[in-house]
Amino acid sequence: MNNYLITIIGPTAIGKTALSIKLAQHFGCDIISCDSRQFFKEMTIGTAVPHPEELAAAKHHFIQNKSVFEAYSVGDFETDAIAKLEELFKKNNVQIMVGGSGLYVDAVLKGFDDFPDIDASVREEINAKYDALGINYLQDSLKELDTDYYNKILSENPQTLQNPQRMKRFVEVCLGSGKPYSSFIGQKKNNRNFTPIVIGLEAEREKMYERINLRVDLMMQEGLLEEAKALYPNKHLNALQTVGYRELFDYFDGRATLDFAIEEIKKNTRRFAKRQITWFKRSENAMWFDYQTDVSEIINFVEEKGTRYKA
RNA sequence: GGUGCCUUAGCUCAGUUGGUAGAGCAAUGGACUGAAAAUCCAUGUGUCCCUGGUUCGAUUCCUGGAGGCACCA
Repeated sequence: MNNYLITIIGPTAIGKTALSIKLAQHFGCDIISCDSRQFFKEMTIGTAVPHPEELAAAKHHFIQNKSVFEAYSVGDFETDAIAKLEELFKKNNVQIMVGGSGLYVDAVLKGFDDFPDIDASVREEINAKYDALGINYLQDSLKELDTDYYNKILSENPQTLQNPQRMKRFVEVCLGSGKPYSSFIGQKKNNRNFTPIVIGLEAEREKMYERINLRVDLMMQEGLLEEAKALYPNKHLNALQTVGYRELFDYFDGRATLDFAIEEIKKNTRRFAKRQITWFKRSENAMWFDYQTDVSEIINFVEEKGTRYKA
């Protein structure tokens, strides 16, 4: 029996949650959340976690199951999500994954290579040197530790050489493992025991922005300010480098008025949505639907596609 | 009603001693295998308010008009 993972992708505030619940009810299955911020139990309003009624309407996984104080990476998520899917597919050969975090979607659908665990002290040292020496330190290090990969980046994606976050990761792996970063790439074979059926939701840009602006206003009404205030003492945490919180932290710091902060949240959410679209656009085999498409049409698509694979 | 100033990119404005123009922000496109709601890269043609005149040539100077702002009545 073939397993199918209905995967719903699309920019923020487009209606993925609502669609996933309708589909889960129709197929009688669970929902795997693939949202890098909805993992955290301390964040509710600003991450647009499904409401209690929505959570009651279908069994969700990976929603607010972690704390912002825990370290949780894409790699961890890949492992956890695959284990959970194994379990769920025993009950039903159709399951649903929904989320706006492209990297995390890819981790589940495509799988990442295995990297060794790197001691946190390695990253700390790299951070210190980067702060002192700048991007040149990272570029020089990579060039020395993994010349092949450095040259590959130089010819294919030179902009990455300017990206401290990515460069830190490359150097970290090299230093921490004693082997070039590129030696870990392309090692693993992706043998998933399910077939993805990828459904993208889209809307006209103007409509999308309208929905985003509305949602931000709604979040403020629901008490985002208070939620952010409670997290303010921990604003340095990785999980809190998040649209909707950072801008309010600036307000608490006295570096912005509240009105300005709210406008910034809207703007940064729009930019985030743009980045999501850029990422998802390249998804192979994704079927795109207008956000207002009737669920029955999407169900038909899924069932037709499932039958085809069975044959 | 009078006088003065203003009208240039979606917004705020700069500029062209007359040779059709450029900043910031916004916006747009892209990259991205363990920080990813993160991080990084790239992108500026617009009736220079309208009309007539001077000129080889006007967004720039001059005439008239429209709109805005300020002050005086």
